[in-house]
Amino acid sequence: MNKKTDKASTPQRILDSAEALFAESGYDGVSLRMITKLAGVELALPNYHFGSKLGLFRAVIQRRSVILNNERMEALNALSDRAEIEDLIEAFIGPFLRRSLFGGEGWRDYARVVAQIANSPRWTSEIMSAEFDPVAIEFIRRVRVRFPVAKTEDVYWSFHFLLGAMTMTFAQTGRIDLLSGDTCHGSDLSEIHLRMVPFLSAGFCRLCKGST
Amino acid sequence: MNKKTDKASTPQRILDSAEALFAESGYDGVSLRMITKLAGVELALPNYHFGSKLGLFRAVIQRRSVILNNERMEALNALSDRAEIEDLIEAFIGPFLRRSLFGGEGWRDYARVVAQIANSPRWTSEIMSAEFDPVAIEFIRRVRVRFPVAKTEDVYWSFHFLLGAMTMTFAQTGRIDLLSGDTCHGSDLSEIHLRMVPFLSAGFCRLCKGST
DNA sequence: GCTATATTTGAACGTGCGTTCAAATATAGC
DNA sequence: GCTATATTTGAACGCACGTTCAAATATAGC
Repeated sequence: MNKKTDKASTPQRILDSAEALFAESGYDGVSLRMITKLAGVELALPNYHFGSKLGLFRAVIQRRSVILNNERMEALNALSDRAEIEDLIEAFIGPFLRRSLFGGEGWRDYARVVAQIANSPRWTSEIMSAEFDPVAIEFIRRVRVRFPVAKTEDVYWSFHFLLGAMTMTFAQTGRIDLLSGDTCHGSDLSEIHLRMVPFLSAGFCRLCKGST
Repeated sequence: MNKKTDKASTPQRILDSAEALFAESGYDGVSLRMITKLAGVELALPNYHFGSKLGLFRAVIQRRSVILNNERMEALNALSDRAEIEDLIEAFIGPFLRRSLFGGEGWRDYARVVAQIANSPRWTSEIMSAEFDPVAIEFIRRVRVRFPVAKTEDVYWSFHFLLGAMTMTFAQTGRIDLLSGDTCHGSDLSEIHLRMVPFLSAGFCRLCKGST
């Protein structure tokens, strides 16, 4: 479809540039002029392909949320009902972890956009819940299979803590690098994986094992 | 100092309005015209009192970070060196928890601003590290007293997970209310306190107790 | 190769942005 | 009560914003 020398179609180039800029400065911190200049396309094209700036923002989110949700669902479905909490958490955060740390700049920027909208009341229902709640509900259902006596609220709150820890970590803000004087590195996959799954698993166990 | 019928001085009113609007839409999503209209003051006054829009933003953060840091430091200093991890976590998150959920709209809005800047690479070093790292370092020091054999990286990463869970939770985005179908409530202090301290404590224990 | 559709171009629209400034007014020290 | 300083006013600056549109160009179906 593309001309032979083009690396990507116009909509793709716009999405890539928008993603990179939204990751750095958020929805309102980026203009269509910045995006089109970075993408090397005319100013009017985002509105032609995505309807509006908001439509472009939504398209940036959805492009990868579809991939992410599929991978998470597959990973959850691959587990038996007897799966340990470590496996469930791994199935939920693993795909995002690997993508955001190994999937190139696009996925890293995507994780930064997700972290920003996940922490803003403005985008919570409109984007976060709409895009990510179905898989979250399935994850929670599986946790309740693993911990049948857990109180409903304990499971939801555990998931919420997981969500906060995960989104901030994958956003790679540089905070831990600064705070630790470069002892820890927010871009090191094994550093994170080795610690996030045990940390969160322990939290789920403490809260959901049934000690009222 | 104020005229008798005035509820607050001009700088205070500007800070309050800015805080409320920044909480909803972030730094770039708010204009000085919106802020001054809400505050009922002239457009030029934020620049007179705070130098620039960025200066106002910084002032919004610092006004309450000073209070927060003092309360956290006092709570940490009130603990003996034998304090359990639950006590250390309580000392760190307790002041913010009570303020953001019981301190009125101002503190709730402040928690939302903090969540947004804590999850954006743009503000990490400039604001987050500058404002909050000193107390974080003291907290981490105390955790290492409690877990002398813990690896340095494990303590930093545990703190990072705590940070992500805490900032998102206190921001009260409404996500958990939506996801749980109003079973859980992001504005319920006891709901949160009862669960966040045990969840995070279990994570710290698992990671920092020394099982290499 | 012609035609119908899809895409790109380049310019313009009205609006709102952060900041600045001189003039007007209020406040505090003596 | 006068004077020096602090604060407020109201208007303007140049610039960038998201969106729109008719014209130009490229693409695909037959």
